[in-house]
Amino acid sequence: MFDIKWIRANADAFDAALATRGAQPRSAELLALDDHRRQVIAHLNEAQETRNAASKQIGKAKAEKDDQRASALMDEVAHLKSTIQKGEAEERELEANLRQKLAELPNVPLADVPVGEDEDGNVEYFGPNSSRELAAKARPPKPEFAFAPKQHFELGEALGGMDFETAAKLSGSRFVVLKSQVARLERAIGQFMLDMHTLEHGYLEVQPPLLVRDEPLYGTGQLPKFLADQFGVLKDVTAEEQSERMWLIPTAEVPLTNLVRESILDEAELPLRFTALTPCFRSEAGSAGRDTRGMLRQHQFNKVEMVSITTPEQSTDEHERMLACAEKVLSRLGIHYRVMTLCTGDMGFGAQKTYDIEAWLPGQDTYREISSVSVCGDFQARRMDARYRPKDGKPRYVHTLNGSGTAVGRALIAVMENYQQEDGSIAIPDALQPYMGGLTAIGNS
RNA sequence: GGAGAGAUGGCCGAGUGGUCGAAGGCGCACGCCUGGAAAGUGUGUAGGCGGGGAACCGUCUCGAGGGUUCGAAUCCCUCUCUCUCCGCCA
Repeated sequence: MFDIKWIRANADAFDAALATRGAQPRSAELLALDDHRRQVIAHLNEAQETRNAASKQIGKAKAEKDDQRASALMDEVAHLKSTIQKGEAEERELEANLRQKLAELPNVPLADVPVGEDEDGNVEYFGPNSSRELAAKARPPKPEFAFAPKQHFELGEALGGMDFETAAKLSGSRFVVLKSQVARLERAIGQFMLDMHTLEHGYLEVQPPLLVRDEPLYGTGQLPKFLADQFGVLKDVTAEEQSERMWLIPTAEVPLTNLVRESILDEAELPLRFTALTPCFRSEAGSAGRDTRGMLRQHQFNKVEMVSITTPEQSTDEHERMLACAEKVLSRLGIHYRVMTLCTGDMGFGAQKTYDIEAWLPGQDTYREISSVSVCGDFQARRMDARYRPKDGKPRYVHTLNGSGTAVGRALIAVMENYQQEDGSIAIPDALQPYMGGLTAIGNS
């Protein structure tokens, strides 16, 4: 969400930023609306001032038992009542109108974000040193196979650990039933990641609600624009019409970021770092037909999420730090990956800048997104009214960041495809063995 | 699910129509006092919006949103949340 004052002062930059996201210029329209709003406020304040002064006099007169003077004063300001009421109503309406328009505008990309229309405009990122060699050295190499590697669902079904048919009977397409050692492996991956972020990276473990009201979704930017991507539930299905609606979280970013909503934090407590392992629910309404096979794109999946709340000065460094935390997961698992800086046209609604981590999937012979790490500036903070108090001075909006660390379902896919053996069994990466009771492989016993 | 009680500033807590953004206390900040500290003492201590270069001025906010009134923390309506008792329950 934008500060209308910022738009007033930076109208051209604002319109230019919208253009990089493929949107039309809006500053003229918004500023005209704001001018009108301010005019109304000025008139309203004037009328209120007159009324307040008179009311004080009336109070005084009544205290002095001077009823004549009191009623004379009352007559004098009686007509202001309707003026004020009209002004208040008009201000409310203009305010809501402006807020609604601002709420549907995407965030402005940072200056170093590549400009592009879609994912073809994304640029590979080799770390703060921009060194392809250093990055290649630090990351696990691409595995080589003496046989044709299979896709995860072929492996999973053969192991008796992935059942899409039964899931479809229960819930329709884009669900899966995991069983036996595959289910255990999925659980192990989640625990491994969560332990890493809490024990090594300084994140606070949180178990948030999975069901939230409208406001948190509005705060992080899923509402009002992306209503169709959400799963909603009714609190009382027997009273469908009057029933309160709640939302299944599409990501733990929603409850974790909103932990600080409507608060003023102390500067000394920043940055705050939260992590959670939660199921995520997405209706993905627009993407029917993409990745229909396997568990790459599901209505429900587990994900370890990281969220940081920082000062404006800290946020870009925190972004690099968070990316490093997510990369560490893949390094430790020994999975080859690359990092992409998303271009302006491919970034999410609330992001100023986003890195995607794409894991190598040998079965698909391609890289697939497994983590997305974004810095949002004060965009979400404004929507949530989340601020901090600098050592000396007025409250300022915090900056927020979020990143997957990482998607558990997709990590399962990556582990299975990268660690598959010719006989269809899956070797267990060293890092996961403690979480698998010491097993070194599944499926060959 | 049934019955009842509440929500006031960073915290506690007074205030049931009139100079109340709000007594008092605690906390915090700065000063005085002191060799230093404690104690004591003085002053200050919310946020949003509009106007102004600024000092500052105006306005709104006592859980949230509406309403009544010349005037609302105080009266009315709706909502949210908290607490107590009963029932149910992993």
